[in-house]
Amino acid sequence: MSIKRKTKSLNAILSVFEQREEALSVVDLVDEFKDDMNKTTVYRILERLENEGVIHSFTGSKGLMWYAKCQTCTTHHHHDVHPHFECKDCGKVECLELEIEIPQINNRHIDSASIMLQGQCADCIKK
Amino acid sequence: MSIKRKTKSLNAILSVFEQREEALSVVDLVDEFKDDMNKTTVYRILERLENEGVIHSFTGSKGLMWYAKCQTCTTHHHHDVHPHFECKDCGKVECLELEIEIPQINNRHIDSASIMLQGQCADCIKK
DNA sequence: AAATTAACGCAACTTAGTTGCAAAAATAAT
DNA sequence: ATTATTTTTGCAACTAAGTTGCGTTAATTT
Repeated sequence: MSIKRKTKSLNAILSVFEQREEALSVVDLVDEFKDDMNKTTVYRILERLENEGVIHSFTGSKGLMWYAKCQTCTTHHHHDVHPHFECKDCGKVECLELEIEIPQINNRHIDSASIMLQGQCADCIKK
Repeated sequence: MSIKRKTKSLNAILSVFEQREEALSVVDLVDEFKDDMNKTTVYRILERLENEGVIHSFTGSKGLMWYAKCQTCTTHHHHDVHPHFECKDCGKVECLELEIEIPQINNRHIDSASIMLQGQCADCIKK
């Protein structure tokens, strides 16, 4: 399934991702647009945008769904497995443009990785 | 909260972890013991065992809770951030006794990491 | 054996995410 | 420009994971 029509709901969500660098949890997005659109719509628009390669999803530390704008993931496949960072203080989640070496181990065949780093962001260290 | 009494429910769950090396999702454990104990009991026993440093929890790729026996995590704090591995074919999840180098980046202060590797396990490669 | 305390069961609840279907809106066709 | 077609949306209902409160049971302690 791909994007056939650029509706105003889709553009509203899209502009949120364009305006900020951080990742967004679906829960926060549903809340942010609760007066403008149904939560089902939010879920479906995010799904479409991911299929188009505009954003990518990942699972946060508490098991919630998060989405972030794609920078390096140019194709529809998002096979760049970049790590994500979560600030323990302010809750902000960001993509890290960083290659983490994933060693091949034992007899296994590892083809992807979800890496979630936790700590303090630059802003919260100062405080 | 710690373990005050070693009841038969607790011993039943404990023996599952002792008998196998793989991690277990809470969902699977609740199902496995559905005739023997309430799901609330399963959740609470797992919580107690984690506080005692017997097992440790992590979030799986689909956002579910998983638990595994502690090998290297000797204290109550589990600060060894070893990666976990999930087989895409058979669904098995395992701890990897492997140190992954987490680089300090930018101005951030990274103190922990959740690393989930995906691929094929040794058994599933053979098939 | 009685009292204390920890563990358990149950039911009800919360929250995230999904599904089916009818209505609305956007695009295409006549 | 109306009509027909297709996509998108809203709504309500649902599933599934995990939590909470409270009364009861069971294990220790005295």
